[in-house]
Amino acid sequence: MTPDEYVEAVLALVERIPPGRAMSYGAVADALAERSGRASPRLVGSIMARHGGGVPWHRVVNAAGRLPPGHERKARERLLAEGCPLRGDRVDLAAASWSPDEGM
DNA sequence: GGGGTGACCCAGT
DNA sequence: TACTGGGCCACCC
Repeated sequence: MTPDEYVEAVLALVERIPPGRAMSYGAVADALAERSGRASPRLVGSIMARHGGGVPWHRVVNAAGRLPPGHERKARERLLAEGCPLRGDRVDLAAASWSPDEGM
């Protein structure tokens, strides 16, 4: 799997995240690890930072439920509009957590 | 090729 | 709850 394909896989998975749900970078990396073989939360983070435009990036947060730096306000509004469980300025991953298996 | 950096994660304090 | 240290891997200078 080439880095380019890995990027595509990450974006494709993020697109699959249903409204009102969310995934952590680590969860995305872990889910893709089975297909790509290599996975690092930091890779997913950098990929989202560079190629995140065009996908619901606000549904991807870090393990603590923190929103992406510089877009916290925007992400919170969008998540709120989708009915995603929020706890203050953080996503309640306990309730919003989603895995690819659920969506198929 | 070497070194620093980052939309991260986990465990310990 | 917040901060620190170690590990991680691709990207940029």
